[in-house]
Amino acid sequence: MNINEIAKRAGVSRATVSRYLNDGYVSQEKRARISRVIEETGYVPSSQAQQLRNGKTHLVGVIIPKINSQSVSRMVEGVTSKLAEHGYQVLLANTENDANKEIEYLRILNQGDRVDGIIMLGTIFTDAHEKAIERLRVPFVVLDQNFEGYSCIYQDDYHAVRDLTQLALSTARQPAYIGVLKNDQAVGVMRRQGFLDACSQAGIAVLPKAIETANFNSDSGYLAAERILERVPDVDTIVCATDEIAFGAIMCMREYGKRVPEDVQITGVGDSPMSRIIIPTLSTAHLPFKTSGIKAAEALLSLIVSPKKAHVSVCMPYEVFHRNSLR
Amino acid sequence: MNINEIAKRAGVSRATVSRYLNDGYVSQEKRARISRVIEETGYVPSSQAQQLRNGKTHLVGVIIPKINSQSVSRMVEGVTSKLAEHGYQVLLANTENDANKEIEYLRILNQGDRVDGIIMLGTIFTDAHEKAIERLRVPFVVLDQNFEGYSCIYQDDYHAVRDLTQLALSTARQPAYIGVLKNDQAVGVMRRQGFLDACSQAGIAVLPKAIETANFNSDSGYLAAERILERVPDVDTIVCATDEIAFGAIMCMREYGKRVPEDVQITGVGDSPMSRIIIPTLSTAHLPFKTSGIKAAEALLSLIVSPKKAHVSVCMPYEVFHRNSLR
DNA sequence: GATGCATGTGAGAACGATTCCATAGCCACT
DNA sequence: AGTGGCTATGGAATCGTTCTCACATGCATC
Repeated sequence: MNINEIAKRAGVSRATVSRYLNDGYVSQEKRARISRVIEETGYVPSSQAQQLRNGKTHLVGVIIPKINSQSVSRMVEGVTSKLAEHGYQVLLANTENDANKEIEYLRILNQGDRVDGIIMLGTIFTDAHEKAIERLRVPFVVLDQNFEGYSCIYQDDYHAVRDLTQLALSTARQPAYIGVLKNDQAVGVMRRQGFLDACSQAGIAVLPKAIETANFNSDSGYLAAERILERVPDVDTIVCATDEIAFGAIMCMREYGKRVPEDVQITGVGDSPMSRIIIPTLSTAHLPFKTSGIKAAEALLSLIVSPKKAHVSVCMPYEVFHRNSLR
Repeated sequence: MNINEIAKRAGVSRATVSRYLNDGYVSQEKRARISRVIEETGYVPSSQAQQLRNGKTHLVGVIIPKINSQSVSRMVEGVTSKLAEHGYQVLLANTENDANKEIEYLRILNQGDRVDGIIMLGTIFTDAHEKAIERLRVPFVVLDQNFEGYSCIYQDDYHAVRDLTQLALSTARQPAYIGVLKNDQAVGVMRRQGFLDACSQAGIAVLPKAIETANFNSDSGYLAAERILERVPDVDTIVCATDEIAFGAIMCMREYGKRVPEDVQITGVGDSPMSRIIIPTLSTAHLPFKTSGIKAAEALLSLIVSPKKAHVSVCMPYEVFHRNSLR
């Protein structure tokens, strides 16, 4: 069932049917005839043909490192909700934490105008990334990272961790930090810097052995905390780059008979649902993931409408929650 | 840059370029010429034109109730990974727990051959759903629910909860249950039935007031547990339909000075990461969400290849974990 | 030397829409 | 009467592919 068949059955030309479907002039009489035929046949225009003709897919590619994560899924949620409002849908590209796949997907999505725009929940940013991004023929927005020269919506990782650290240092003198790899600019570099600056402002020299690195899960956080206990036995505060890592650290303290927060204070980042449930409840920073997804979608939509527009760069607000894991 | 331009520059016909790109006969000489021109121009075929011509989008629509959930995101993860292996991508449709949007998206995805197939992570199944599904012109697989008459990959909700309940009842006599609404066949009906059957097998008559209903979150689980404590003060076991609900129940017991598991045993379902971290660690059933996503993708792919194929119906295995919330 | 087969090529017709253009009736001005 | 501006319509071009033909070569076969 195509537009020609509808036109034939309604006794009009294909152009008139198209005008009926879109905007143009169609007399009341033919309007009624066409409407009836479409009703009867259940005809729906082929979006493939429309895409070819109009050069628009109403699809947005979203590249994510992994989907099974509180922060990522909330951001995707925000993106889809805002895009849906404007009749756009999301083409999901899960890289499974593989930076090469990130570049691969940038290429695939760019190929043959599959999508009208791309949102990347980036992690690492290499030269290869830069090249792939430069080649893009569609608007592009980075979410959750601040990459100079591109439209970015990102969290205030630096200040969130700095505030948490300051809070902790008001009652402590021997802080340690569990972060993630530095190739992740937002989580790896900015959060760590927030910790370091808060320490130096408080006149505390941080021992290199008090800085540990973990992956994005609690098991890894547990092991990192264990290493810290070993090397810095009198540690009284462990600032963690994520809630998950902090959960692992709390478990470790429990295991080693350290009371939280009396002996060791612990903080996370992310305000995940579990942070209010675990004992002790976790002091952490709320980052507006869903809202930033919405903002990213808005930024992209505005670029799709007017591609010449200047880049935007938005640092989202945050909120620190002082809960029971801090004295 | 299109195939005509490439053909002109390489001094061959458009058909030859197309053959070069796909399979057919092309002489070594022209092959080299075309290859060089494509290299120079960075030409990539328009997937829109290809889609129109071939009637294939290599896209699969995935309808989900919400993305920000352990189980859903793991299933989506499985789906995307398997589909990616076969060169397919996922078009995400988030219904935000709105059954009308579910039907809406079934229609949208069905319109104009936007996708080659649909996977639905369903919840409710109404007549309107049935009608919308019957109208589908593409292969269709239901994930995480067992809907008679369609290809389904689902969890063994019934036996998982029955086993957990049996385990609990070996040391208890006053069980209660916190479930979810019955319009959700898998989580609402099957899990509840598993609980009830285990009780009746153990010769225990379950009080109606010992059955509560909650939403899919811990706050709601807390409130439901509170209501149970009020109405059944001597309750010694609370079986919960999900881990999240169980977390709320544990918090509630803590608040009311009931020891878990000494005074009240608690079980969940899902084996979420937090179930191993919370105190006490939660007895729960592991359901293979990611694997079932993979299976659903496989089933759909096989239907896409041969649509005449008979429906499949797969009940996934499960594993019960006896942890500290059970005596 | 006619026939068959494998290789190689290009013209042109789809696929199913949108849109430019030409045409034409009708009405209202000057 | 001539001009211009609306409404209304259909023909034909266009988007960028793929694929069916028709046709041409070279070589082996009967």
